Amino acid sequence: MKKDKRSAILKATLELVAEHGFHGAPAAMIAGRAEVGVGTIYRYFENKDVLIVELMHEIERNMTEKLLEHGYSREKPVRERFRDACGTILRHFMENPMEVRFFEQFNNSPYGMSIRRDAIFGEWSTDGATAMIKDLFDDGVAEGTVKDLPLPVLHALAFGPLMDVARDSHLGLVQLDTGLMGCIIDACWDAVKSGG
Amino acid sequence: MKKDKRSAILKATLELVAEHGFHGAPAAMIAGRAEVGVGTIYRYFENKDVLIVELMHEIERNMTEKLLEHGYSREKPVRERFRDACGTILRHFMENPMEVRFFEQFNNSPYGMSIRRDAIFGEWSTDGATAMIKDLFDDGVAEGTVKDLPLPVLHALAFGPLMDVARDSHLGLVQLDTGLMGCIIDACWDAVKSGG
Amino acid sequence: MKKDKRSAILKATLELVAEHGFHGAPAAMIAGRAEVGVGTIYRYFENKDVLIVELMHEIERNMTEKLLEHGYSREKPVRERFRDACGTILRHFMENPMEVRFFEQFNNSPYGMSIRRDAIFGEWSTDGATAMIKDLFDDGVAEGTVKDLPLPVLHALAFGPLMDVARDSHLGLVQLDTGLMGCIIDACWDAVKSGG
Amino acid sequence: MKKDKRSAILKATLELVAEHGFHGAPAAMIAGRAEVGVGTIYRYFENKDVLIVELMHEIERNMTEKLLEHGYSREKPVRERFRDACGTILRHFMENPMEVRFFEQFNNSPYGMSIRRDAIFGEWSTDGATAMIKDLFDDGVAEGTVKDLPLPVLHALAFGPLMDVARDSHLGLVQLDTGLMGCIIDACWDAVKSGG
DNA sequence: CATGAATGAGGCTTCATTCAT
DNA sequence: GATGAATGAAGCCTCATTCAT
Repeated sequence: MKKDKRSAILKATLELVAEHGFHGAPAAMIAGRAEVGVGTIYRYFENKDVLIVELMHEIERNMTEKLLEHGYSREKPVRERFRDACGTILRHFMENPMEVRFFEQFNNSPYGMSIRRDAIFGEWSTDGATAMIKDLFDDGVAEGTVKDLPLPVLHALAFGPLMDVARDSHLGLVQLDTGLMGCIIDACWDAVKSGG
Repeated sequence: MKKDKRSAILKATLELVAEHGFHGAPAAMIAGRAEVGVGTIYRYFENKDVLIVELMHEIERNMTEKLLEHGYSREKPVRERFRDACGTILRHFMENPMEVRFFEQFNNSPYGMSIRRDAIFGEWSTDGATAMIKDLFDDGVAEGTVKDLPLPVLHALAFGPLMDVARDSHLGLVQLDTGLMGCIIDACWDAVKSGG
Repeated sequence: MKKDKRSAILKATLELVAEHGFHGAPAAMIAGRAEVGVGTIYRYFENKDVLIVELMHEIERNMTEKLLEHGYSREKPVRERFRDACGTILRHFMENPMEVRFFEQFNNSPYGMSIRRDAIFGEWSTDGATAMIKDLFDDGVAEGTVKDLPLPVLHALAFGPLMDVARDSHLGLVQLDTGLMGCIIDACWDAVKSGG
Repeated sequence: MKKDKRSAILKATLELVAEHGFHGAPAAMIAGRAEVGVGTIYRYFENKDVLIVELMHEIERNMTEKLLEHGYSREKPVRERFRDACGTILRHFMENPMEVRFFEQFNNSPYGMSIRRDAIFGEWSTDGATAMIKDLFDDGVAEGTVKDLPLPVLHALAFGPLMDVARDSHLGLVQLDTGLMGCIIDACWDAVKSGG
């Protein structure tokens, strides 16, 4: 009961921001779509900024869970772990168009900039998924299968294209089937894998 | 004189949007920074949306010019053309932090979405740089050196990481020197190059 | 038990209004400080206006009681009665800073204005203290010791300064000791006393 | 032309606050009565609080001017200076009912409290009228004609009743003619004058 | 041409009050 | 009785845009 309205608000916000951008998601409209009084928003979120940031965290939590629930053990070979992770991420993006839209809008707004900046100081490293990714690349670099590049660079090479591709897919610019998804993931691996 | 104010306005807009996001760039502030009357903005641009879109075009034109001024002939080998193009793009992004910021904000806003959607119908293909890129990949695929993937996918694999990396660099997350930039471009080539 | 919550609410309201003004005393905050549910306020008071007015009456009742409990008989000389009354009033204001604050805020708000207007029609004359004061001045005028001025004027001359002085004292503008308080009361008597 | 709207806004604010209290003067209503757009208010005043405080200053300036324009020289006897000052003040209050209403509301609100507190540190003493009053009492105390009491106390005794009486007059509780006004001023003098 | 004062629609937020538990 | 989650009217303020100078 209690969680009900809160998540209705989050859902409405996700939808509206995804569809119309931050400009197109005024509090009144969010309330309307969530079938909730305007004031109710402010019972659950201190203000609109907090609502947006919370939503972002929620989305990240979803992804993190998915990434972790497969129980990637550090025993498995790096390449397999990489493929699994990419697959999970790409599939998640494909299944959740609105999260992609929101994610990108958020990351490239003043909201996201400051959060990304925090990452420098490692404040996010407690996040299980981040740690997992870091381990993955560390192991790969250690065993010589992954290029010895800074983590943010590896990150950009491996995961940046996944999001772009998912976005293009949602816009109808490409049709992604399982085969193509596999090829893309292989290409990402090619980008980070060591040797030639 | 005439061009003067127009570009002062564009410059002010770029700076403000880059620094504070779309929310942080009201017309009055743009006018203030451009040292121009508020009304003047509306002599040069029909409305604020038009101003934003024009600015985007300006930025793209800059990049396009840089890409083309090297006179990439279709005679040169694909790999070299790729490397040159990536180098130009990455260097441009490194030298113009504000354009990166603006670019990303724009792309992930309702403005950008519709424009990207237009690309489906090929309305942008008149743009020289786009054509050049297309040719590059077409030639690569034809000669078997580039993976046979849809153009948007190749685009994402090749250029997506460049922008991410430039952004991270501006945020101080990585230090990019010439060597590292070379490695990154090589990695992007690995992603799109055929074989393995 | 029943009276308990009611007076907790009144006390909380007094404190908050005294400290932060009417603006700074929303129902939720009153409930919070009174350690009571918000809804509970509406069990004891029809609405917030009623709460405020009731509080005012409560405060007046306190003062009235203090004024009357000394049992000023009409036999005592006017001057003595005046001094006793002023002393009681001034001491009460000194001991109850918050009541002073509330009193003044109330008197100079639409709440207070209408009530003050009602006084014209004598609706307050049933109030023992008002009657006592009226008697005091009537007797003084009759015996020629008090200036023959309209009651509201005598009231303003005699009691107005007391409140002002108490307020200034609470603000730290003056230090009031027993001696100074005596002087002030004497000065008030000088203002209303006849001859001179 | 420029001053026009600004003073229309101030006038409207004065009227509405005087008539309905601070609660009864929302920005939209002020704009309406001033025959001005809502946004215009914010061209002239940073926010509503600033508007209120500016209005207070304006009112004080008016009074100060009136007090000073009679050119009270320190040569004249203290009693005459006192009577002139009180006369000016009382007449001003009688002629400007709304200013009285506003004045009192302001003084007993969080706005006024902080300003009054500032007075401790003498920040207002540059104000000509305040200085004049201070001189008046200082001279009176020095020559022994005025009671040796702290300035705020003398202030309360002398001027407090004037305002109360003016307010009661506007409420219809007393009819003040020239004769009665003279008596009141005499009574105020009796309150502060030494000996007796 | 250039200007910037004026405007008001629309956004965010607060808070008195209700009502189901 | 007591509670506090829910509500939406209403307040403050911003800002894109216009228009008289």
